Amino acid sequence: MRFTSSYIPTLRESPADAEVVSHKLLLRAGMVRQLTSGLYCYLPLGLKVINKIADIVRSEMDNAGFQELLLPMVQPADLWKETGRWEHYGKELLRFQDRNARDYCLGPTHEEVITSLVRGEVRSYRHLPVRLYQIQTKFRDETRPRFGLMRGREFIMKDAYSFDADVAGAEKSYAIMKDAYMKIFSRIGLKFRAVEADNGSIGGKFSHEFMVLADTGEDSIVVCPQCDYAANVEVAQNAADVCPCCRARLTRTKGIEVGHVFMLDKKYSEPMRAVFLDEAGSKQVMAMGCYGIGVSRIAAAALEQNHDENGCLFPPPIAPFECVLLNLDCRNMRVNEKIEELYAYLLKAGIDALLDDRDERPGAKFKDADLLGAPMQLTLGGKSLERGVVECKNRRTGEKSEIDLSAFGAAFPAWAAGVRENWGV
RNA sequence: CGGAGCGUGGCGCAGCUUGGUAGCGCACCUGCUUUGGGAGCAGGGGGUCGAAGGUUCAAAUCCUUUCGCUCCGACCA
Repeated sequence: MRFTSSYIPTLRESPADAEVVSHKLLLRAGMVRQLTSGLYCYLPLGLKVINKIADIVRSEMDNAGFQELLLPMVQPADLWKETGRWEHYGKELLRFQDRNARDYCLGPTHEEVITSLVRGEVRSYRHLPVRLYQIQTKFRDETRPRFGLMRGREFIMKDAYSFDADVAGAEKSYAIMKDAYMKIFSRIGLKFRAVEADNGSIGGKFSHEFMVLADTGEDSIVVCPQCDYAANVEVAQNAADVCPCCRARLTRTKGIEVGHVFMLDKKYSEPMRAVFLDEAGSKQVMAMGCYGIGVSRIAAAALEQNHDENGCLFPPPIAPFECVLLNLDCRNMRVNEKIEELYAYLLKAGIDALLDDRDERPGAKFKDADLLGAPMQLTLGGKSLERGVVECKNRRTGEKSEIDLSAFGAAFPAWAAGVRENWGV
């Protein structure tokens, strides 16, 4: 993309109503704008980040054998009455009526809808397991929306559901999904932990949360330094000090919940009569699991974990651009020509690059490039062109180097690989 | 829902205590000069101070009500 033909309204100062760093940076970098409390507009760059996250989630869901579908976000009250949640879910469920005075709600989650779909189609154990997911906007009328994208009322979520013939099958689905989650957060490039968690109002037998580690996280977790054990403090009060697995001393840290997997068993399938005939021809209730990822929250969590005083530090897989190309001398035709060559090279090499072709002073361009947080920065101006080099900066480490223009094609891939290596992706 | 704070050009803020019809920085427009870490000079446009009501000769400023936003708490798959 070219800066001059893009809608990237960067801000020099943070709006006063932004408190947390991810919110400030998302606003300043021109990625989101607040419409009202808990509701945000995703601007082109913010949407790019969201889409990159969603693409990674989607590819790992597909790899795990789940199929994408899309359910309505408006849901009839009748379904929620079947499970009793119409009465129990509370005010977070935004309810309203249509012109015929029938009750509906805006979907905060979709167990009822997916169960009603599947129970109408699946008759035999031969059709199980059924594993489905969607990526969609959810609405929860939070008591106190806050921290920008971290806790909005409307947010983008990936929700997956599995239906198996028995609990053993459901546990297998659960394990597959948990494994897919590990891959997703690794691919995105975040430091995270899977922790044992409380089931909350979704219910079910057991669950794990996926926590992005950040000092500003709302959740407290305990982690074992020696084994894989980690838990939300909500479920670890008794074992506050020692690991139940290896008896090592647990350490406490903060996390942001970006994913949650639940073993639901028959919590929804039983009251909603999601049944099938087993091999013996007798009626059985399906065993379910449900699995959520907060796609839009990941964008915020990534920044809570990765930023510095100059702006965003996006992991390469989800950065709005992998590379920003700074033309420091837009009125120098030779610089323009050369930088177009570099830009064309990057695009051909599959690098998502932003060419800053604005007729701005160098300082403004450096500031914006740092703010946007693309992991790689390439700078060309009259001075560097005369010396026959392009300057390269690793945004995260601040490390600067130069590549000979004559050997750019040969040297760039190695430098780019080094930058990605810094992120472990 | 309980507690606290805030609402003044696009953004950040001052003015309010001690009423006299609005100011600064950034951004924006024009011109000239500049051009390697948010340029300089000159000129210019834009707000009636969240809204409603009240007190007063006169309200951004005082009083009442109301709406909105933020933070702390409670709540949160």
